[in-house]
Amino acid sequence: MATISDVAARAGVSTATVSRALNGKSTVDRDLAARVREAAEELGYQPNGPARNLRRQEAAVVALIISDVENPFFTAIARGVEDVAHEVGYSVVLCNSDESADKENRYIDIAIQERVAGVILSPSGTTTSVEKLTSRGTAFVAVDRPLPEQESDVVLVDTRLAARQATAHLIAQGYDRIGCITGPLGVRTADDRLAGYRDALKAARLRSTTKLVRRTEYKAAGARRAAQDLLDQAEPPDALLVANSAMAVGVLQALQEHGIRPGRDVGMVAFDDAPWAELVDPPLSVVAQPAYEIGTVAARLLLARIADNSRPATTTTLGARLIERGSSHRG
Amino acid sequence: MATISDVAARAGVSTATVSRALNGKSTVDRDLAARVREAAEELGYQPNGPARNLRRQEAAVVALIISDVENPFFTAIARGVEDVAHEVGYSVVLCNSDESADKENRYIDIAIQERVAGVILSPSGTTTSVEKLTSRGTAFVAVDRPLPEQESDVVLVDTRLAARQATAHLIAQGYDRIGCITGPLGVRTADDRLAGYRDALKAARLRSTTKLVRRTEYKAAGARRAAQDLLDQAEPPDALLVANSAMAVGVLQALQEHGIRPGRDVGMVAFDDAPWAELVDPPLSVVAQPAYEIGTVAARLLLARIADNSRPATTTTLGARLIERGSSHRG
DNA sequence: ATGAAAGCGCTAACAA
DNA sequence: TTGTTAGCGCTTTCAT
Repeated sequence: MATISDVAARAGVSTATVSRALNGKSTVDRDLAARVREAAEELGYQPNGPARNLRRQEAAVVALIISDVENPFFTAIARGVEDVAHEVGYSVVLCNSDESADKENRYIDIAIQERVAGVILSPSGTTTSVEKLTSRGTAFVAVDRPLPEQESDVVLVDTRLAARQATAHLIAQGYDRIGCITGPLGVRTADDRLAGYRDALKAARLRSTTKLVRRTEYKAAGARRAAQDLLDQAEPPDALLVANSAMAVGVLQALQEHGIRPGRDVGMVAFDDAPWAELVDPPLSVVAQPAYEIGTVAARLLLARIADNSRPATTTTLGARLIERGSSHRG
Repeated sequence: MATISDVAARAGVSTATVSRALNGKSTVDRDLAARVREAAEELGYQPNGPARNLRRQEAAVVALIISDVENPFFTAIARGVEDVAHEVGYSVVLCNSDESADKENRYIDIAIQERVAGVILSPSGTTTSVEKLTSRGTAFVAVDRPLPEQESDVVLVDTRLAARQATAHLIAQGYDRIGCITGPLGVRTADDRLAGYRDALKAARLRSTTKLVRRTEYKAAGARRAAQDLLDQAEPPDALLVANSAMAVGVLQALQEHGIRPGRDVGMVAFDDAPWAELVDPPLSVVAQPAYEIGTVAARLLLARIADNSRPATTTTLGARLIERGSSHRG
């Protein structure tokens, strides 16, 4: 494979000039630069990334470690990150931690080893492995969930408030035994959504009981079992707040099996506006999170931090939007 | 950041021994190896990837370039690839080409520059940039779509046959003005699904007319317009074959707007078994593709080719499964 | 079994 | 403006 020396030889210049020309340094003669580019073209020259990164001590790459590639919320974030990063010449590599602290840890190690310029991460719980990044001075931004005791830039959605509003909406529609199906204990979004749900019950002076709350993985299968479990109780809920769209699938399956019609029989609001939410019968009321924007904001913060890692940590909180559809109306 | 020399100094050995110990070479004394590992641990040593890759002339990374991160079909492939690659110590980086030949080309360049061990790609059309990979001897496997004139390993679904069977099923259910909404010209899966659709019409001696065929991006918005267009004709179709699940969303929206009920009014089968397919009313009949398996097979082929790039190119064709639900039955 | 030393390909001081 | 050269951190001969 052609190296910079081959290009230099062909263009009749030194390797330094080739490097300068190909990296667009202004200190190189126009004609010479053209000759270099031509030689590179002819040889099909592709710079050796590892050599460059070794020398530069950094790769123009940002790693985006998300907890579920199959969750549209996270892939939308990925698009936001990509769009911003590409604008300024950074590549994005996507890593799927699969809600596993192990895999997350592994990818963080890889990011460090490959000397990426920065990392954007949706932390899968109470992981401490992020310290490695900060202690090494790798630029880092958390999205969707804050880190327990870490001081870092973080981009969040005010998910507690959103959960409260969604629950209040259900109450306003006349439901009064509202249940909540949320994610695992310790996952901040799951805890916040539960807290917001309780805020709303309290504000409406409805009694909050653990009998109406279920926690499970952020997956369809777990949510389905949780919903079945709730519905099989002596006093089942008459409405449900569901913490993400994968779970919503499971809950809707359970309702179907029980012959229960959303809205009329059991009110329902779920987080995340999936493309299919309007297609089910009745259409699903949702809390739409600004996922793409989370990605763009996080990417911009990361770029700023790559430029200056001493800047103070910031927290950006974006709002969510309740979209009322049929599943939260009795009519 | 600690280097191999720091570890060597601390363990009181040479850098060569550290390298050997940390890479599990058997030629190193057990006690010494332990001492080295301890020293590395204490220093929080993380090997410098670029240096290693520069020296080795290859990174233990495979690049997976897919045409749409938001499409569950491709993310399922990604999981398959990951699971196999991780087993043997390779990392997977996911790149989103977004159905753009430009971005695809860019990611291929990056993969070459970073000297990844291999590339798995769902080619976005008639791109020639793949030649770069083969001419440089980078291991390469195509998934979902074959390359025009490239001889390479490829993992496909017999999508033409599947389209034919799906269409035949619609015919068997009594539909006789069947339309087809498929992807862009030149995208092989789009062409194949159209061809299979025509095969079935021909076999049933139904006349095939371009008035019932629409081509658009593999996205919801385009499919929605296409469906509206088809339905607004003087002689609208009484059934539709739809080429992927994103498109199915658009088509269902269009049907909703026209007040048309799937199944009873217009039969419908779509490719890809999305999680929500059973939740719409009536449930959506689909062609389920073995996406995860495509990923595992492709990864295994890639690993074999990394080990021996002179092996003959193979084509693996997997079958798809028609799942009949309410949307393709008049009842 | 271990160490010394070369060199992977590039960029950036420094010199000219 | 251009060239010379050192050196990034690692692996791997080659010697011992």
